Parts: sequence; structure tokens; C-alpha cells
Amino acid sequence: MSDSAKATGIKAVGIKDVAREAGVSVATVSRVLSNGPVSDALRARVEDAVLATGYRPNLSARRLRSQHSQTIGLIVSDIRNPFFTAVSRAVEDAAFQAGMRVILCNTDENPEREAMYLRLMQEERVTGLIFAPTRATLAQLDRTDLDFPVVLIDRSAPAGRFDSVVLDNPQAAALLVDHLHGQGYRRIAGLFGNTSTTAVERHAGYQAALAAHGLHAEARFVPPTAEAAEAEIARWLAAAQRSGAMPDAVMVSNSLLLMGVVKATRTLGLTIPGDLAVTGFDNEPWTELVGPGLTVIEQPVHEIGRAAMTLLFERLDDPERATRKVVLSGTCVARGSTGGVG
Amino acid sequence: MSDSAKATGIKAVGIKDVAREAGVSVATVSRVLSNGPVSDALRARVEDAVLATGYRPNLSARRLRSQHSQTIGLIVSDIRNPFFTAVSRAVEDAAFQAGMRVILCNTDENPEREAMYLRLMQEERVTGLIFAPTRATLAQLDRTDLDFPVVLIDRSAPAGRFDSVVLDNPQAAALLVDHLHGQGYRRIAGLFGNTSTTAVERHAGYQAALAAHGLHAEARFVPPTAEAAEAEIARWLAAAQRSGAMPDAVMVSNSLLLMGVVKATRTLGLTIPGDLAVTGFDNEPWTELVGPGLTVIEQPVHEIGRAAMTLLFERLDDPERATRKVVLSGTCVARGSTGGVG
DNA sequence: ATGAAAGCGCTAACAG
DNA sequence: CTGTTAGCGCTTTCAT
Repeated sequence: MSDSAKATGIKAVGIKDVAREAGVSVATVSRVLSNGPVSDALRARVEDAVLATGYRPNLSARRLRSQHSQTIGLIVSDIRNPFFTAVSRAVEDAAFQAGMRVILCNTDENPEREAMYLRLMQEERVTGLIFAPTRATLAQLDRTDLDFPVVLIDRSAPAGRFDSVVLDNPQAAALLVDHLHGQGYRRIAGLFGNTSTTAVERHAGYQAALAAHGLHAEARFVPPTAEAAEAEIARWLAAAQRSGAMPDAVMVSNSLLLMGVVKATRTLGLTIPGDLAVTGFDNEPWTELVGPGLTVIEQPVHEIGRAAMTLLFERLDDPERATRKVVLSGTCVARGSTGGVG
Repeated sequence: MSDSAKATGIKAVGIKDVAREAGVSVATVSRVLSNGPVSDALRARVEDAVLATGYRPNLSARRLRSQHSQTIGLIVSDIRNPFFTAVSRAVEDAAFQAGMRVILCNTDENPEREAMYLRLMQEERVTGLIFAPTRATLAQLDRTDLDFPVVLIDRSAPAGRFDSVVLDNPQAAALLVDHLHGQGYRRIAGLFGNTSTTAVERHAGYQAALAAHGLHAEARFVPPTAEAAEAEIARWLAAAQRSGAMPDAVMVSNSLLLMGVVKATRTLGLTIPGDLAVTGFDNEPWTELVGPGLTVIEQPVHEIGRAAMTLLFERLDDPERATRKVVLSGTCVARGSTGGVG
């Protein structure tokens, strides 16, 4: 049927063709398609006609007419970041389950791309947006007005205009510091990314926890790449070794940096945790396999995605309700990389 | 403006409002929007009106009227699989660059979900589809007729009905076997996934290469999860140890299985490569950090994504041209996990 | 170069 | 329960 259609250039079948085939009105066909009130007899005839004609509804037409896109936007920095990979999977599962589609966009933390994708979201008339913005865009967002609700993830809102879901970063960082302290470590260095609010918060938690233990904080900030972390930590440790002020542990603010640090220990010939305890964020599968296993904070990635979707649906349900900020806790997965001093 | 619109419930601005504001016809506005032939004077007036009204085109309406969706579908098994993560990023970059949007779907290798998403693709009237199907769906695909071109990735086409881009899997597997052989290994076990054509091809290459070296192949097939691989390899090695027929190396058909194997060696207390050399596919960042570094095949992931998009565009350009199969080569990244016997 | 008018395929009143 | 009809917002002839 559609084979011959293709060959002969006959136009695609529409609801009209189905109606003719079934001997009913287009309205009846539409009702069958949307499970409206139709007698069993007609319903059966229509369903047969749908099969016979190979009819497929045209979603563009449906969206135009019904005025809702059944589409949610998801804007992240880079889908290759395992955190966003997992979140996006959760978002997509929840969306498809609710009969919605997802438009995924990667910004590379570039404000121009963020602006462009924000525009796209408007043109798509998305039902809602889940967004991990840069600090710059976050500020602008407050002055922009969008025609759809936005849920912020990973990055926290400045004011309270948007719903958001974030990890309790200070608490998570403190968890790591406390764990290290409990294992007997006292000279705890910190390495943090220099672009995100996330790193800022983790640094704050790190500092506070160290202070609580009466310990001295020694933190550095680097661009969020494994290479930068590797170079910085190598330089740092070499200098520390010479001055006899080696840290006995280092905590790192994300998994990219963590990889860099592990690489550096190899290059320098340091053993983990003998020469240096190592710990960081994100319980990716491979962290279990590296060295004696890496102690890390596990983020509830799937919950974060789900929570964002829930927040979005609740907001759609009641546009007037107060803004919410869902703060999820991380857990410390202790492994050999912080095995203890001595 | 749209703030008050929201508050007062005034409808969103459309092309008509812009036309009125600019004192021109809707056709002229449309032409300005699509860079059609319009006098500079009117063009300027329209552009001002667009800014003044805060107009955003409605893509659903545009798509309905113009009969092309500017949308490409991407159906993969799981975006969390690093291979697909990387490919999807490449596809999305190429798509957005061409002014197209991407619908990403995860099937979990479930034929029912594949069928459902294939249906969705039709309803979205996608311009084209990039698809990594299961064997089951691949077979069906030949009998289905779609209204859009399909480019297969990762999984190879049976007949020649679809364009496709794949890794040269037999060659890559042979590369690994040859490397192991060169390092002095002679009892080379193989562990393969049992769902994809990919694993079948890699198994074929493995077998052929072993035969060429006059060696005996001993392969097993497991569900594509780290857990299955871990359990199977543990059982296998335990039995082999008892019977005194331990392999001295094992090659694995994907990175998920590879993780399982590494875990098993830890549980069993085997050293890599002393007790067992280990090698597999996909040069993920962490493979460098595990044990003495894992020898792996590196796939040109970004090229695969780009090539798929190129194939798709060329097909759209000329629907009649002969089907193409782009076969990309992997490279062997040698590391300590295949350090050599003795 | 510009405008008037005819739909794209569908849903949603409104009648009956 | 069923059919008729009027658009959703836009692009695209076809005139001018």
C-alpha cells in the first residue's frame, strides 16, 4: 500500500482517508484515536481502516491544533559528562512514560548556545524545560520571561524564581572530609573546578568540615579538565615533597579531576593510599576498579532526573504554587583509596 | 509584554500580530523570516515589529505547512553506553549545525520499544533516522517500509537495503588476537555478548585470527551486562583452574563485559597480566587507569556519528543512489594488561 | 516586491 | 453517539 504510494507518488494517508475507508466522519476517527466516546461497532471499523491504510497520525498537525507540544526540553553542558548522561536517561524514561518527547541540547557551557537553545525551546512551544545553566545565563534567566516552567538541575538558583533540584554539596564534601579524618588523615588537600557553582559549594563544605576538625584547608582551583588537574596536582605534590609538607590525602570536586589526579599519582610513582589517599565525587562504575577502589560520593543521579520531572509536572499542575528546591543527599562509598594512615 | 500577556491571558503573538504591527501582510513577514525577497524598507519594519512583539515562530505550524520536520531520529540501546554517548553527541552537533533537531530514544535492546519508537519516528515525520537495531528488529526492518531513509550504526545490515556505518569488527578482533599472540599468549579465551551482530562479527574475527595462528578458540556468550560477564568468567576460570586448563589471556567484546571481567579477577585474586592478560573494546578514559592499564580497541566514535549524518544527508540528496556501507577501522591501544607472558 | 487566499492534518465545539 | 464545521499558525501559489 504505502509501497505503491511511494512508487506512484500518491500522498500520505491522512485522517480523511481513514474516514472514507471506514465510512465514518473524520471526527469519529479522531475520537477513536484519542479514546473518545465511540460505539464499539464504529471503533472496530475505524481500527480496521487504520490498519488497512497504514495510517500514522501527524504529530505536527496534532500539536498545532491541540496547542500542546507534549515536549520537554533538556539543556545540559555535555551529554558525555556521566552525571548528565544518567540524568538524561532518567528524564527521558519519565518523559516517554508520560507520553512526552524530549529535546536534548548540549551547550558546552557556552552562554551563546544557551541563548540559542532557549530560543529554540520557545519555538518548539515546549511544555517545560529542565536546565543546567552557567552562572552567566542563570543571572539573565531572572530577567527573561519564558512561556513555560523551568526546573534547574545541578546548578542552584540564586533567587527563588525557579524550581530546582541539586545535591547537598557542602554536606557531601563534609562527608568526605569526615571520612578522611576518621581514617586518620590530617593534611587534607582539596582540588576544585573553577567554573561552576557546584565546585564553590563543595569547597565551602570542605573548608567548614576541616575547620570543625581544627584542621588547615589547602585548596586549589583548576579548569574542569583531567589534564589541568593532572598538571596542577603533579606540580603541587612535587613542590610539597621538596618542602617536606606533603598532604596525606586529597579530595577532588568531580570525576574528571579525579581521573587527572589518579593519572598524576601513577606518573609520580605514588601509591594509593600509602603515599596519598584519594577521594572525589561521582560513583562511576570504573571508580571501583581503579587501584584499591576509589572512595567517592555517590550522587542519586536517577533520582535527580526523576525529581526534576516530578517538580516540572507539579508546577504544570499548579503554576501558582511556591517555588521548591529539592536538595538530595549524597552518600559516601568508602573504598581502599582512603584505607587509613599507617 | 508577554508578561502582561501571561497575566491578562492574551494569546501568544503570531505572524498576524507582527504583520499588523509592521503594517504589512503576513506573507511579507513570512518572507522576511525565511530570508525571501523583500525590500530593505519593509524588511526593517518587519524586523522591528518582531522585536517589539517578541514574536517567536511556531515550529509545529511551520512543519505542518511546509511538510518537512527538520528532525532526525536517533535510536540507540542506551545512552549510558559510552559508545552511544559519544556518537549521539556527534550526531547532535552535526544536526543542530544543519538546523535540525534530534529525537533521542533508548530501547534497552527491547524489540517492543524499538517498534514503538519506529512508530514514533513515522508520526514525527522525521527527515531521517539513525538506528542501532537489535538483530530481531533488523530482520523485520527489511520487510517494513518507512517513509524516511535509515542509516544503521554499530550493527551491520544483513542485505544491502540500508546505508550503514560500522567498525571493521573482524579486523579489530583480529588486531587484538594478533597483539596477544605477539606478546606470547597462546591460550586465548573469548567472551562475547549474545544479543548484537557486533559480538557475532567480533567473534568471527577472533576465531579466524586464532585459526591463522594455529590456535584453539574457546568462546562463550553472555547477556551484555557486567554482572553476567563477572559471573560467567568466575565460573569459567574456577573450572579451568581445577582442570589445569587455564587460559593465559581473555578478550572481551565490549566495555561492559570488560568491567565484569576485571571485577572477577579481583574477586578471584588473579593479577593482570601475570595470571591473566585482559583485553577488550572501547578506549574509555578509565581503561588507562585500571590495573596496569587495559589494552583495548579504540573506535573512532565521533567519526562514526559524523559519517552517519553524512550518509543520511547524501541519501536525502539522492534517494536513488546505491546503498553504502562505511567501514571504519579501530586501532589497538596496547597497555600493561597484555604485558607479555613470563 | 507585495498581498490575498488557500490550505497543511488535525481537534474541538456545536449540532443533531 | 456521530457528523459538520471552523480554525491552530504558518507557507505558498497566484495575482497584481
